[in-house]
Amino acid sequence: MEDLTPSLRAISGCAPGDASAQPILTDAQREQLAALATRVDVRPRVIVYREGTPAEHLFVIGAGMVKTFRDLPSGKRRIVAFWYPGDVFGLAERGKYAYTVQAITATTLYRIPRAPLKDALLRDGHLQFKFLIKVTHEFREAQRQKISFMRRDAVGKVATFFSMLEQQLGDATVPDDITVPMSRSDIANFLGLSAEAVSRATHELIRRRIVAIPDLHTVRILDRTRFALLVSKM
Amino acid sequence: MEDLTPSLRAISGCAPGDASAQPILTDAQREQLAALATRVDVRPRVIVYREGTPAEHLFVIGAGMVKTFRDLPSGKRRIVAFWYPGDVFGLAERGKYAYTVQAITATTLYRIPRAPLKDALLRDGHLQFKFLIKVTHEFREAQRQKISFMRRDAVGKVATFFSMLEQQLGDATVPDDITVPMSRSDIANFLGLSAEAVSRATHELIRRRIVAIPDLHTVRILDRTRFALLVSKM
DNA sequence: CGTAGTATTGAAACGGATCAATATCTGTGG
DNA sequence: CCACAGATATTGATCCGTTTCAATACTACG
Repeated sequence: MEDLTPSLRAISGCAPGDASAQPILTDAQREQLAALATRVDVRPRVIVYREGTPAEHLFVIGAGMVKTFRDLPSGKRRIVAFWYPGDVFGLAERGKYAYTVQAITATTLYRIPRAPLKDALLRDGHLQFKFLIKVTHEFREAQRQKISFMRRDAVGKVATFFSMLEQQLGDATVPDDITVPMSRSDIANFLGLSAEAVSRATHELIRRRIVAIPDLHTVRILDRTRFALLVSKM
Repeated sequence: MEDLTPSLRAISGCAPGDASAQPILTDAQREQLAALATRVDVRPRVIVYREGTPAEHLFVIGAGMVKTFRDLPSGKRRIVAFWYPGDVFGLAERGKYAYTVQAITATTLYRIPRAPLKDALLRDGHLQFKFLIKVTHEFREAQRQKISFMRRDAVGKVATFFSMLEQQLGDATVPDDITVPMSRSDIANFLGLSAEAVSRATHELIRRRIVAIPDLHTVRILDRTRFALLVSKM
């Protein structure tokens, strides 16, 4: 079993300064999880699992990015979340996966079978507490997104989306350059806008000289003041 | 310390049939929590805590209903969630409460200080697991609402809202009668609509003979088939 | 029973959805 | 490395539904 250190490091996912949490796993905890986990590498666009399949595993992202979505009867697709390195996904609803998960980029996953994980969590209260903190964190993030993206204006939504990406992919190589791995239609399906509206909103940000788009998957922030203003003004 | 049985019974909050969870607390666990909790009764419109206040307690709802919200710089109010009997709220962000919580009806709360609770959870892995399940459940519900209310049509949103209320307040005295404790503007702030749009959408449901509104706080479903169709069609 | 807050109703305007056409990208094979 | 084809993204024009503003009706609480 390879070393899970880099991928499981962030499992508790707490913001710095959160007094109630120890940010990283102890060596012993990491070993415990490593003994249960299987590393899986997937290429872009590979389906990790489908909605309705028996939920046998929990997944931790080591590297890359996946999207969680559901296709509606109307044919529309709703993207519920994008998951980044350190995130945990695979939560079940009545024993089945609630959404379909698909890789966006090349992704490394650590797959942990649920039953042995549950035993380990019951055995080690401190390890379980890390998971409790992590799920709490993801819950808060879901609520935060719910209110952030309740705003109606497309330009504000798209700006907020870019801002969110910048925060979550904190490891920016170039400051002010945000990597946008997902497609425009993914963004649209996540924000509840049409693809055309995302395109026009992006164009509007460029027209106002707030951002530049060197290529489709990079957003460069030109005017951070007005960018932040746009994100907060709602 | 009074008996917390009725209020803590539902703490794991799992849907029936969820194989991964025991739905209720054991007697011993209930006693453990009861020893930590203080019962608090609040009248309608009382603020339980304000956003930004040090988060010292976790709350379990015994009876009644509260709302969780944040007021935006623009003066608009975003309601993030309504909480029902058995729900747990009071999650912290960097040691502070993330939202303001206010009672809608007369409400009974069980207030549990965080530090002793954490000790109890670390001591009893099974008790902690109940909380892990509960937070997981609330996380899933937040995600589900995110996609449910991403739809644009006001009529569908309002119908879905009523449907959600019916499910959560399952203890209907009269079948097909849904109690709607919150105000119309609360509904608007929750759904991301204007109060006028909620009013018009409700009127449209009445006009189509799908529901009747005997009084402002009661919705009677007249045509369950078309009601369900409206909720699912998105 | 009165009054302040809440809810409804009407008219106008804005903004995003939709449909249709064009442009651009991506990844595959030569 | 380049060319090609299918998918993805952009752009334009029109339509529809929600927002907004303003006025009126209703509730609920003291």
